[in-house]
Amino acid sequence: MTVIFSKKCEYGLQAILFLSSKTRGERVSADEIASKLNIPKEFVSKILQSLTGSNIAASKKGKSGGFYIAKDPSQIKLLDVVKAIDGLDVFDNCVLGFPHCSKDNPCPLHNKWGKLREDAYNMLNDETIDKFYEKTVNKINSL
Amino acid sequence: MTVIFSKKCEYGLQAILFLSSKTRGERVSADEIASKLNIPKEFVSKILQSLTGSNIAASKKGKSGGFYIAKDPSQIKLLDVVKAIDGLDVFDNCVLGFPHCSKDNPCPLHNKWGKLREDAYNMLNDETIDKFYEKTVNKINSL
DNA sequence: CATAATTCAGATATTTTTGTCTGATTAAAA
DNA sequence: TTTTAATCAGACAAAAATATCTGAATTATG
Repeated sequence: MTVIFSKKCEYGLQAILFLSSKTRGERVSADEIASKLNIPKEFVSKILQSLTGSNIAASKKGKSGGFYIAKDPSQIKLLDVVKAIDGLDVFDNCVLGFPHCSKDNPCPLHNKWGKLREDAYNMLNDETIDKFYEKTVNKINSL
Repeated sequence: MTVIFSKKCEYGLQAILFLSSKTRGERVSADEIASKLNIPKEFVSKILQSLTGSNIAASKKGKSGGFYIAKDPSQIKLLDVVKAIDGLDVFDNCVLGFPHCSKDNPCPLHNKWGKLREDAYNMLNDETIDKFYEKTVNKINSL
């Protein structure tokens, strides 16, 4: 099986998009997030905890506490979330797993793959989560 | 960590490219492949064994046996190797891990990602391993 | 024919990723 | 002030991916 993002990252992106569909500052419990998205509660809770460290999510403890988006959705790029969870290794490491793959010592796929990878990077870097508001609401409602 | 291909697939692609740089039918032992590519011998051996089932690699037992390419390199697509090892899930599954993601019930990234994914698929589907002969030889020599 | 070098099958081991549990702390609300 | 509902920290568990081992079967070559 091959994968673009780890489960952690998939869940993190799902959760952040979900939170961004709420009104600013509204606290959502890990319980609600987990049951709406159908993902393990403790797991998504851990992920969001870690995202508070990157100033993407924020949280409030105690009764009627929960998670929320740390800043305006227009300030959060998809890439920020990916970077915080999975890091940028996919965009740096050789697609064939060769060590020291670089422009000067390229693997056979270096150039062809480089172009595709760059497109993916640019997309994640250009898109902020506010751009997905409507699509997110639609998707969440369909779950 | 995120990844495009599994280690298995990376090693499989490396090994197949390596074999394709040899003269047709030349048998190469798992030992040589492993030491040239710096990857675990038993592991690459297993992978190549599995690729004999897909008619991509072939093998000969016994002294001066080894592995070789099962057919002309111009007949082997990169995608064949990926398909045989990792399957095509990356190209089918939702990038955000949402279930039932489809044109009719798309996830927020469905369209943007779909385009990139399609490009990657087409590249792997268009490129046959003979096209990489020279680059492969260069890379192997640099290891 | 004996030996050496190989693939091959299947079991086992290790590491990483994914997921769960427990109890402590916090804070709103009854 | 007590209860209730939440995050949080850290340990633990399970599953998947990666890697290794052992011995059997095969086959070229001395």
